[in-house]
Amino acid sequence: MPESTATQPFLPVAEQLDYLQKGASEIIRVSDLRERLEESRKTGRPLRVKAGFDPTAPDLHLGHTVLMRKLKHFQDLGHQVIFLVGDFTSLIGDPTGRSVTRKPLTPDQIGENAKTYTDQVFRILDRAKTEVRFNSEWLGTLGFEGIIRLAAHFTVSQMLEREEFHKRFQEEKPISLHEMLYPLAQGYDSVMLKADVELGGTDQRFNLLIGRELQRHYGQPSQIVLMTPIIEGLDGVQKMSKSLNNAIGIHEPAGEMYGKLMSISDTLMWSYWTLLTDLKQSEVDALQAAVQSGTEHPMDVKKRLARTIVAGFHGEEAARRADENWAKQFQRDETPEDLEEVAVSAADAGWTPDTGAIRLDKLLFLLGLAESGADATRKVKQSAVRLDGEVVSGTHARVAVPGRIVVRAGKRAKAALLS
RNA sequence: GCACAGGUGGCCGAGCGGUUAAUGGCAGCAGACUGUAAAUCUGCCGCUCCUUGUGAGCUACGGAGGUUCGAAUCCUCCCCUGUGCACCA
Repeated sequence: MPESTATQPFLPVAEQLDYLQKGASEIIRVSDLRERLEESRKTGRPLRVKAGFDPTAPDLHLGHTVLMRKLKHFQDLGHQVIFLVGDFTSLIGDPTGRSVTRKPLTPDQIGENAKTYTDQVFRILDRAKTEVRFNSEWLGTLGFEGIIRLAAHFTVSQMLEREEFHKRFQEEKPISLHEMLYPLAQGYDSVMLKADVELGGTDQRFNLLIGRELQRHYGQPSQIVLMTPIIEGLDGVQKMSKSLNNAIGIHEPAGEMYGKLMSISDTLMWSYWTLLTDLKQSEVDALQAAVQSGTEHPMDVKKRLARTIVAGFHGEEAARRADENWAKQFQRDETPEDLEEVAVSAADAGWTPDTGAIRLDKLLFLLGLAESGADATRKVKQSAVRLDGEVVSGTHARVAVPGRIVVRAGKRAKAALLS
């Protein structure tokens, strides 16, 4: 990985470009980026590289890290990275990927989310070298007049070019006026930050391009747009998103993260290798070739992937243990060591001294292994529940209280500390 | 404002007075098969209770009332969405 510090000159442009293009799905335009890099190298001025994040959900997942990793690459090369928290724009709600209008968050929720965002993002970026900004800084004081001036730069048909709007318009679904303001706000961010480069997912194309146009209107050179691919979630079909319940959160425990990564399809694993690890593309290609020729087993390669990613967030030791536990639990059907232990009051699970029995539906629910009592009963009936490794058939079970019992429902297991 | 078409479970979408907790599909969960994969097949898929059953109760078809023995289904008012009209009307 190229290293550069403020005191060292920038790397040759060709090298920088090579590094930056890795894993980027599209750059508008590469020639502009080259020029800008050359200029930067000549004058010693680092490029201002911006990426915005909407604090709409409190937790970041691996999908977000694709973009952050690219941001980090710029940082590695000595450029100025700006982590922009879209606290103001969250009030609007980005219509990207939405067929329906997003409901706006309350300022409190946004503040809360923004805080956890900045905490999490520095697992990847270097805190000391990152400029963190909030767009309420300038959008909050823009005023109605400012908004009108901004909006005057664009026409309705330009806005309707955007696929989401176009589609909804065709389908006679509602498009709120304020949603059209979102791209303008994002573009204005670029103006205010004097961004040289803006990063975003490919789904951000429209918004990113609006920034280019707006900067031109304000007499600035248009920013270069670098788009990263959208990573698919665990289902391998839809984009990774918490609301689609197919995401891997970067705060998740090592074991959980490892297990989720192992559950992806073999096909999906290759894009994860490319987008979520620092392996060179050529190395990924070599791995893929090895699997195809039968030299490597896909499961082993996937294990390595899971271990690599988990190590990045939890360290080598945790990754090694996750690997072992996973093999125990799923390959050898044994009880893993690092079970999450949950203290449960036996009385809450219907335990009485005279029966000495607990109610499994209650227990499963209390442990979070079932969504509801009814769901728990279903799982028991389907013989999906085991206590200390023994499949149970009835909804009541005799247990020792106080005591520790390993409860497993389907793939998931937890240890209950009964008292 | 007026007219027309709509608002059904996480999503899409049937039903249009009773046997409807509500057909289908997607998503989800569990089992089989596997490499905990994927694909495929099978079952489940509102909540609570217990005597775990072709069991009981509760909640649900935008909201509030009403008609009826009985309403997602009929009536009234309200809210929301889309379309049309604002020269010809």
